Amino acid sequence: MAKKPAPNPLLQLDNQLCFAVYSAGHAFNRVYKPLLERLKLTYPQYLAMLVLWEQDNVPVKDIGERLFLDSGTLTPLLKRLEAAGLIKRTRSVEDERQMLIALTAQGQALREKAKAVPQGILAASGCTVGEMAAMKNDLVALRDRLNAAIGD
Amino acid sequence: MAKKPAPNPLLQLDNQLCFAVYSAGHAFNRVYKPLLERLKLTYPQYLAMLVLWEQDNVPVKDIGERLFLDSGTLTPLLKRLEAAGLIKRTRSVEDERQMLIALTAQGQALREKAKAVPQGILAASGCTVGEMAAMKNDLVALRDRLNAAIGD
DNA sequence: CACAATCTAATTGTGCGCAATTATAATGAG
DNA sequence: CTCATTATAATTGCGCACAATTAGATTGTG
Repeated sequence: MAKKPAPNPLLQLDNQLCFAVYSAGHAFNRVYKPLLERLKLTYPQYLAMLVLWEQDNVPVKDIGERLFLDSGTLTPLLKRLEAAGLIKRTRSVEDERQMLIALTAQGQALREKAKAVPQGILAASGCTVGEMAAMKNDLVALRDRLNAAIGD
Repeated sequence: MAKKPAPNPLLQLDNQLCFAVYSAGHAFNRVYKPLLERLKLTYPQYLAMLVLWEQDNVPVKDIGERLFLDSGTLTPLLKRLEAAGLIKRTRSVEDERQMLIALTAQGQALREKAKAVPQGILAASGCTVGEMAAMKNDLVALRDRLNAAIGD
């Protein structure tokens, strides 16, 4: 006869902020997928392109710091973007440890197509721009506190 | 001479709610990792255990509906939990298509150890319980709207 | 200069996460 | 009852995500 454990509110799935973040992330991904299919990009690839559209010709490290991803994730991802003809990877002349990532003409041109994406997301989210901004700010503050807590 | 593209606020990484969710999810994962190492669980495995601690002896489908994951993700994950001795997978007698997942004594016992986890997260988040609950509710509402938007 | 310490990517191995397919079981219409 | 339809998991293949390691370049110190 297994004793029913005392319910612990903190251990309940639906009380956990982290699961809300986790599952909302997956939901976003599923909404993005059909929109990004037209660009032939996955969501992490789209993020890398967003970084490059803001600043071109940057080392892998900078992209990683911006996206909170390491080279183990970025190296193969960027190789796929290169294979798709969207970027060019060249080793820096000043510091040969660095691999510089630059957009090709095709990569720059893709930005025009990408402009349609955020609208689609906004519509699916059912939020106003203000609500989205508020949630974003809360989440960024949370993320920064969590990242700060790691090196304890 | 590459023309500098007009900055498009909606395409900027730091304006995107989705990236905030994505990066906050990764930050949570990094905070969870050392806490879950003591339980020898990954975060998705921990989620599956949370479901089972709430309701034992359920089909894979139910776990999937609860976590928004499919059998392609859950089957190997559950096999690893079985190999670790935390659960038992048995085919249902009433409906042989279903695989029923039940906790072992060891799996039930792990719940005691897991009770320490949420406190660690709460501390790292730097939020009050009320702030966490508010964000959670906003995110769950967003997630549900996103999921509802998929079948359009 | 020599040489240790540091920095940057790449590589390797494990575990998700999901689309597409397959296999088997249950259900329903005629 | 028969056969198509539906339901449930498992399997396969691809792309992240990250820890740990490796390789090579750079920097700092004596």
